[in-house]
Amino acid sequence: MTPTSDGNTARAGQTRKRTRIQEENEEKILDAALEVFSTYGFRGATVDQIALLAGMTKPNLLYYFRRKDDIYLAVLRRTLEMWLTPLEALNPEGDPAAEITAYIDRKLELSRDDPKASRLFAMEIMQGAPILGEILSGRLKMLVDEKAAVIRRWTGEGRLAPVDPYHLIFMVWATTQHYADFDVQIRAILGERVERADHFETAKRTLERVFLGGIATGTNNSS
Amino acid sequence: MTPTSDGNTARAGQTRKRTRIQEENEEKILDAALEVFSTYGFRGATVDQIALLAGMTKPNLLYYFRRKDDIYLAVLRRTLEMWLTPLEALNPEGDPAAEITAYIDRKLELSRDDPKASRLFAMEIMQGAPILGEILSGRLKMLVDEKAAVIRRWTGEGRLAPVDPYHLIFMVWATTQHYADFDVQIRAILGERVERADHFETAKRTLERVFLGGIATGTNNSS
DNA sequence: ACGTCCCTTGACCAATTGGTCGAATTTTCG
DNA sequence: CGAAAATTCGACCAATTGGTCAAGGGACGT
Repeated sequence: MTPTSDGNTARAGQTRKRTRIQEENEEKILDAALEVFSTYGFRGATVDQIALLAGMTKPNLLYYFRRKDDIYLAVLRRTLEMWLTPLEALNPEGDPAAEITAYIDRKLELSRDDPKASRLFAMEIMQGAPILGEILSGRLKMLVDEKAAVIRRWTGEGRLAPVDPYHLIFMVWATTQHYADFDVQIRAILGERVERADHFETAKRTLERVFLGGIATGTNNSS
Repeated sequence: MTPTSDGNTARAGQTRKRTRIQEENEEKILDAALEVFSTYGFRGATVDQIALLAGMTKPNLLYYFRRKDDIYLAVLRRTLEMWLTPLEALNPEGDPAAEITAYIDRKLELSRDDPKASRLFAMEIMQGAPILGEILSGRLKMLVDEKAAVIRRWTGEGRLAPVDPYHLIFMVWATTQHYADFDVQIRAILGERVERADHFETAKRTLERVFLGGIATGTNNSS
């Protein structure tokens, strides 16, 4: 994993104009790469497999991304912003319970709508985060510190039950991403129920209820 | 991934006596294999790497496990029972809140004491559970169905807030296993705090509080 | 229609992979 | 001890891997 971080896609004739074909093919490649990397991780994925799924030959793929590392990096980059957004959107001025509910909802929707992104990060982190490591202890840590401070203020003001803000955030990550990362297991256990329209709603309602019951102060949400 | 499921370890002279050396080496191999498979998954792991970590040559390793599949299978098998135990131990006759608390504690301790096992299953499931698939929809599903019925009874009797039992179990899995699977991320964010003695206690307390607050009926656990 | 750049690919390469084999070494046990 | 069995490992193999290269085919503005 060499730090081949040149500007964009490491194609041959460096900063040309971006052709139509280039645009199309890079997208096809990144889609295929997301699929493969999110299933097998960096080491388990093969360039041939990605090329096949992208509908092109391996040398052709390597014309757009010269090394396996470059593809991986590009996919991670493309997915990163989307992944950080939900927590960034947590509003310090809002109502605690409503903000946390909204955060759970956003994360859960992301797990439903883009499970591959979730799995991609999961694989990267489980393999020791060789690429994302710096971002985790840099940008992500700063973001979490900031939002944890907000939550701590809320609990300090008595607007939230006294829970450790970091572990609360971890719990939200864990529970929401679980639906993407362990989809296969959930399907095995719930069977065809997963296909039913209310499956997602049930998951959401359960998460909201447990979290809100666990952190709300004063009134006890029953019913 | 051929179904080479012969009795035990697929060694050459089939059902001999199990030598001392055999016992020792198989253990060394399985330990090394757990380390490697749990980090890179089946496809990302290499036999050479496992052999190196086990302190022997590749042909020597392959004398004990003839194929990569056999090693993988043996590791999964060795880890499976331990992994199912906590849920099996959930006592239908016990006090709902106490039983669920105890379940959370057991799972969390397992994540702390054997994070590699957690990661091994996570990798297997994320790669589509090619091996464990049948167990997930067979034995695991039966176990979960059974315990979900217990929880449903509890909520029906008003001894637990009305939450979907399956998703409640998923939440416990997600939150507890998160500490093993995403250890690297947690370390990046919490920094040296992870090393402090009270880290585990804080995690446990937070989980218990949120879950119990979320599912307890009647009294509202604060402080 | 033409020249220029872009795109595509078959053939190829060195390294790595999972796995075999036979010869040598060590362990076991009567 | 001594022989049979168990273990170890260097050498080897075919397949797969990430990656290169040169030559041909296509797109596009003029």
